[in-house]
Amino acid sequence: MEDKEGADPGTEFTSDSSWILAGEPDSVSDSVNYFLDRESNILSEFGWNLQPDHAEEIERFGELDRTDTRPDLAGNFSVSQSCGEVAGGAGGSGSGTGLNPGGAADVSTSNPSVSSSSSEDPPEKSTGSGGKPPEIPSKVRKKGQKRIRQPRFAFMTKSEVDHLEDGYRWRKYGQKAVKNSPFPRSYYRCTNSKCTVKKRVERSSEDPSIVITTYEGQHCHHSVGFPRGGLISHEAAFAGRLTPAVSQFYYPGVPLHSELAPSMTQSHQVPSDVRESHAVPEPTSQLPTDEGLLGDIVPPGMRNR
DNA sequence: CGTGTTTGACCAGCGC
DNA sequence: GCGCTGGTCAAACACG
Repeated sequence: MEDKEGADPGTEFTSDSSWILAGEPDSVSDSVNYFLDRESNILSEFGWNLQPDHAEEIERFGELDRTDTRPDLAGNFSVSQSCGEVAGGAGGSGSGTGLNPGGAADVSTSNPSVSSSSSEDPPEKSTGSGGKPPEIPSKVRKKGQKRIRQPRFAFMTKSEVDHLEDGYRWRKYGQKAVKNSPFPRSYYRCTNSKCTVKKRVERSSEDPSIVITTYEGQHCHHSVGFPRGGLISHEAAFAGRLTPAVSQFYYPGVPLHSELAPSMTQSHQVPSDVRESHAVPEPTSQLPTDEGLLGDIVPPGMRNR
């Protein structure tokens, strides 16, 4: 990992990843268009039904990856599985209403074999932590089986708030210190028992005001609204909050302004083994200053405690 | 009491 | 093979 310095080791995308950038490195605008275009597809794939407008508003999301080492998944990380048919159906068509937007949250899919880390596979782990005799150590992945990555994407948000509300309820299940970063990374999981969507939240070490949120998996249910707030329309939630907040595509694991940026402008290919595509127009330089936006947007009651 | 957070430990993957 | 790091679990705890 040493070699991955600038990049966050944790995020696997880093090291060798290359970003699929839209057009030329120089022409950001092209890239943007490309993204918008591509985004729709991407988002669609993730089950998001973004309206064009929204798509534009949202400056960009990066499709992180579709990694998975499993052949079956590889070609199609379709949406689905985790929540079963639900997602599947939804995925394609968008879940009907609009589940998608709901959140930015929803993203992707879950892996067929995984229904949350827990159901991923039967366990074999001797015992999870601590030696408890778990009957089903969910954390265990079959040996020999690589960790399956679900499609995911991340976006950067300039905000004081780490955990952005997106219409879904999340439960934090872990936090880890990030190498080369003074800020810890938090791991969240959708509270819906059938939903395997996870999300990672961390702050850019270079610019603390920027929050990097990575979604993994796809919701198979509608947004539930906020914990103590009422329901929020998906669009509202999405457009209202995320829009302003979301500013850039981001390459997971890569410090926003890091040295990697340049490279991304150069490589637009994705190594065959790297199934992640990161769209990144440019690092944070153009982030709208929406600091405080979230604060205004997110009603107190809706925030995480 | 239910729900969510904190935190230490464990495991897998990956690079050297 | 070893060591490092990310990712996850789950008990304990906190809060409404």
